[in-house]
Amino acid sequence: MRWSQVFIPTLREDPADAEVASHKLLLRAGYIRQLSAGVYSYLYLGQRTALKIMQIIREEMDRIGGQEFYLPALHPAELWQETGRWDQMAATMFQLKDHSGRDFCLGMTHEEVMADIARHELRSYRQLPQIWYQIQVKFRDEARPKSGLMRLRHFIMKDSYTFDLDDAGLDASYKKHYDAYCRIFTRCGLHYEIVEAHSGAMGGSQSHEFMVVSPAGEDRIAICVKECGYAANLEKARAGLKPVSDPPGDPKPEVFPTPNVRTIEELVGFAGVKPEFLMKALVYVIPAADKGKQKDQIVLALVRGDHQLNEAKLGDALGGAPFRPAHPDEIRAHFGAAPGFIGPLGQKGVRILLDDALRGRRNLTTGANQNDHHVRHVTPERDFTGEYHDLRLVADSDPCSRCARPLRVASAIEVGHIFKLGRRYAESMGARVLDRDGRQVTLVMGSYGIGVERILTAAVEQHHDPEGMKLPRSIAPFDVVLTPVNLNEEPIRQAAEQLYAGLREARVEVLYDDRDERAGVKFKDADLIGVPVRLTVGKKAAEGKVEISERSTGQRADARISEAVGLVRSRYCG
RNA sequence: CGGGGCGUGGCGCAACCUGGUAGCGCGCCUGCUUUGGGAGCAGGAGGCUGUGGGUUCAAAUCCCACCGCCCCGACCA
Repeated sequence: MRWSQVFIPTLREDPADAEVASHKLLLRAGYIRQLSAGVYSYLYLGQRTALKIMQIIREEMDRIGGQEFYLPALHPAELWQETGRWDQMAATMFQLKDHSGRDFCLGMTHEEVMADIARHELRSYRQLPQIWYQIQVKFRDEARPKSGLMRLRHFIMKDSYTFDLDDAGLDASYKKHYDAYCRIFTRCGLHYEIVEAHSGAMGGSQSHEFMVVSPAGEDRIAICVKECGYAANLEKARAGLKPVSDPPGDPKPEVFPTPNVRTIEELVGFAGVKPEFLMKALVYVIPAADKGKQKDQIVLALVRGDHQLNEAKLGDALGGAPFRPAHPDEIRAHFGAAPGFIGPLGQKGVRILLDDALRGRRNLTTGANQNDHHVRHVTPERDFTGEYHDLRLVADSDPCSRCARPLRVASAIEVGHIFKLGRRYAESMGARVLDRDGRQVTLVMGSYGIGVERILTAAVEQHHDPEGMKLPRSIAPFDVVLTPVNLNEEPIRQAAEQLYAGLREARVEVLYDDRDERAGVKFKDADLIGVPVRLTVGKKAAEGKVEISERSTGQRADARISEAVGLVRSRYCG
């Protein structure tokens, strides 16, 4: 393409609304423009890279036997009501009515639609397994869209769904996706981590996320520095413990005054006790399902003073029941003391959960359920009882639960997520086939997502410098930018035109900067949009030479014009 | 949804506190010069100051309401 004829609206300055590097650069380089919060238009360059990313995904999905569908984005409410997600997802779903008042929504994902096709069409185990996928727009009414293409309300997702006869079949389908995802992200030039993921409200037995470590990411993961292989989403991550030796003896619990000492830090300063000898008490409420008949359930979660509670784990421990932090007045009503002075002693009708790190501990200090007082010499089991669960949020440099080396906690961008769904959707929607013995068997499903914009965002975050993007060739909008330094000089113009024709002939995707601009402007723009290779045609054109430079490394070398096309092809477009 | 910030030519900003009818840089258009890292000179186009209401002789500026965007938090298969 000739630059003078395509629309690449580059910006000299950072847009005021952009904070993270990828957002600034994608705007400045003319890839995208914002239409509304979390809604972006993809201009020429943005669409070119999006198409390349989608093509890589498509090739790898096809390679594992995936079949591409195109499904509606507009769904009738009944479909989502069948699985209960119409109400469950209402907060983040775009719901609307048609002219006659019938309810519809814009699809956030396509389990229901795919399962609907499956239940109508799949009859026999002989038709299994199936891998169906689509690459399509999804809608989520995110409470807070952010960071450019990081969290969108309107985004492109590759989502695939597998249908198998049994768990072994699901395992195989899952493995295929796992491997395909590795190939996809590698081909997109990403350095990524695969982490164990929390299944969350979706249920399901196993789940992995593909994460690109970046300070701009909004997820947090724990990775073992020793590469013993352990890596997990922080919601799910477990860690070992460094041993703590408690004071010996069996003194009785003793209440002592702690005026205005509410936080762990204050208590450490006031009582001179290290935080690992403290027990932090957090109060949660499980609201009663039937307000008239039942009372809200009060839950007391106890963790070590220097630990933090992981609410995802708490949710698991509570069996998936909805819960929320208690309000201060609820705490006062149930415990007779203000937040900051709460503890487990003498509580009735309160469900007590202890973090595993408190197992076998003794002589701990905690709240006395009396304002301005704490109590010391508290020993679990002897003084109170509760259920033990893993409730702790892993912190940076905690020992790896597998190899005891330190764990690193890092921010990351979730680019892919694979999920063993099991039978939930198939069951609620009645998707069954006949097995070998002629019996009705519920299908076993998996679901697997990739965020197309997230790949682009992550790639820019991972590959950029102050001058602009440095996209890997596989997803860059062009292979080569051809930059004549001054088109008014006839040898330069001739050489450039000759090279442009030669590159096109050789099927190299070339952007020919034929604009009537000064060299500096062209260089700046080329660096900004991140084309991996630049062919600069300057004064040496008269001697039959051009310069080849690499955006990612900055390396430059001269080449003979006659050989330049072949060189570029063999070295960069293989 | 809670907290904070911001809405002024295409972009980045100033003028607002202390009301008097809008300015700077970049970009854009024309011409001349220049030509390997965002050129110089000259001339020019472009803004009912987010919307609605109020106060005032007079509102970008003060007051009220609304809308939008960004950031932090909550939320997030």
